[in-house]
Parts: sequence; C-alpha cells; structure tokens
Amino acid sequence: MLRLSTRGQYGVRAMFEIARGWPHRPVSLKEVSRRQDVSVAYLEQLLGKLRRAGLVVSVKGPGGGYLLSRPPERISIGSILKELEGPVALTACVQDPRKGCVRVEGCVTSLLWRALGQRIEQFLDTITLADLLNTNALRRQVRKEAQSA
Amino acid sequence: MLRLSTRGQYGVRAMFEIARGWPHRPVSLKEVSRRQDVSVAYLEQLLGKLRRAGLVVSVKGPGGGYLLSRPPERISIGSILKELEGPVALTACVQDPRKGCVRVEGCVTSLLWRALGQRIEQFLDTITLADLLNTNALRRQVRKEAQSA
DNA sequence: AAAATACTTGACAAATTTGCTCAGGTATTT
DNA sequence: AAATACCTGAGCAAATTTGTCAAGTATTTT
Repeated sequence: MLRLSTRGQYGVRAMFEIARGWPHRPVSLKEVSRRQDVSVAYLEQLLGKLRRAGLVVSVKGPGGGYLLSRPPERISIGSILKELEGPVALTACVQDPRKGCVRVEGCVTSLLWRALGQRIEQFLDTITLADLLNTNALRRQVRKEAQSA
Repeated sequence: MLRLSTRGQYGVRAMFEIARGWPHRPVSLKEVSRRQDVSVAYLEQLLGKLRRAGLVVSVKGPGGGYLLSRPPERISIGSILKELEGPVALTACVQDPRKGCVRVEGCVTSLLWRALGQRIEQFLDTITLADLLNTNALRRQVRKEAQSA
C-alpha cells in the first residue's frame, strides 16, 4: 500500500543529480539519464514540471542543462514530490472537502487519514536535497525524526 | 500522492461498523452497506480477505454477520490495511531487496523511503479500532502522536 | 422440509492510472 | 550552419483499481 510512483522516485533522484552541479555547473538530462538509468524522454517530462514550478532553471545550448533555482538546503523532498504527484491526499474526502463523508461515522476515519497525511508531509518537508548530498547528515536527520516519534 | 485505495478505506469503515457489535452482536454486510454506502458485493470481497486473515469470524444464517475475532483494542488499523493492500512499500527496492537500486547513489534515497515507511507503519499500528469507537480517545491519540513528532 | 437469511468464491469487465515513447519543435553556442 | 540540449503535446500499452455478477454453501426459522 501507499506506493510512490516512479515519477516521484525518478524526480527525486534527478534532482539529486542536478543538486550535485550546484551552484555553477548545469547538469544535462543526458547525464542524469546515464547515472540514474532513466530515459531522457521521461526525464524531460518530469523536469518540465519542476521547472514550471520554479524548482530548477534551464540553460539551453551546448554545455547546458538544469540548475537548482535555490540552495539545496532550501528544496525539500516534499516540494519535489508535490509537483510531480500532487499533494499528499490519502483519501478523496481529505483532499476535497466537497466530496464529504457519506455518514458522520465516516468522518471518524477521515480524522485519521488527515493526521497521517500531516505526519507524512511534515517528514518530507523536513528532509532536503542538502541532506541527500551528505549521507551522514541524512542518517542523522532520519534518526532524529525517528527517535522523536 | 500516496493515495489509499477504496479497498483500504472501505475496509476500515466496515471494520468500524463490525466493531460496534462487539462482543455479542454479529453485524451483517447488509447493515454495513446501508450505514457506509458501499455495495454488499464489494464488501463481501473485502471481508473475505479479513476473515481469512483471522481478523473477523463469520456467523451464517439469519441474524448472522461478522464479529471481531478479538477485542477492538487489539486490532490495529495497520493490520486491516496490510491485509487489503499489502504491506507499506513506497518503492520496489524497499519492498524487495533483489530489485536493487541501479546505482549506489540511488540507495541514498532508498534510506529515505525506508524511514518514511517505518514511520507510517508505526503510526498505523498504534491506532486501533477501539480508538475509532471513541472519538475522544482518537483525538487524544492523534494529538499525542503529533506532538511527539 | 421449505423458505429466508447471510456468508463464500471466482470470474470478469469498465475505468483509471502509470509509465513510458515519439515527433516535432525552440533556443543557444561554437 | 551545425551541434547541443531543452520543450511540448499526443498517444499508447500495461497494470491497477473498483467494482459487478452468478452460483454456490451454511444456518435458522416456520
């Protein structure tokens, strides 16, 4: 249950590769494709969204590629996933209040989904690309999150 | 992102209704259907799985229905979802280690998905049907979980 | 015994989502 | 003008989801 689609997975991995070029070197999709084993065509689709969302800027022409639009510590994993897969929305009634619960009793569970969704978002918003660039920092971060739970 | 399928949602709602009959009164799918607005045929599919998993027992004949197999405080939301939707598995490489990451770098993200998955499971295993039966208890529970995060 | 209630199983089908590819563009540098 | 690389939208096959349907079996009531 709760599978993350490849859009999100590849998107984060691509952003990780692009983050490695920060702050000067644009990273081409060809390079991302080679390192992460994802087709250029698919990456184009994903990066288009991330560019329109303002997470990266593109540099055209030879030697071009993508650059982070701001420092890696200011780009959370959550912000990437949100653009590629939409907001965390475990159920329809949480995402869209108009699609209300059929019965009052149903809302008891909606409280649950809402609470879980918030926890997931909080986790994903806490981890940034900077953490991915430094595995040790990531381990620390994850442990901190875990022990507090 | 991270949508919960209707199988899981309806399953939990159905278990909530069945829990209301605890410990004597079997609750029929007809009743669950009426209260939760889900077709009997679909519920049959879901409850069959939950019965085979040992979460409920069935009582045939008139006045029959389903009963929890153990007290509501010993049936977690996680155990229900696990039967209906399989284990939390955000990515293939977390679920099945043989489907390893393509590159060493990819494993950096796998650490992330693993950590998030664990947090989700821990949350879902903490909340039980007993909490759903008592909205106040649920609110307390959710708040406790939240503040510790 | 017959009728009514209710669970049981497996097959199947429509709708949706996923996971891409492809063709043809545009912009920039050498 | 040639090469590099981004950009866009359409399209499509496979998988998954979200159910329905038919034909049972078991139990109780009359």
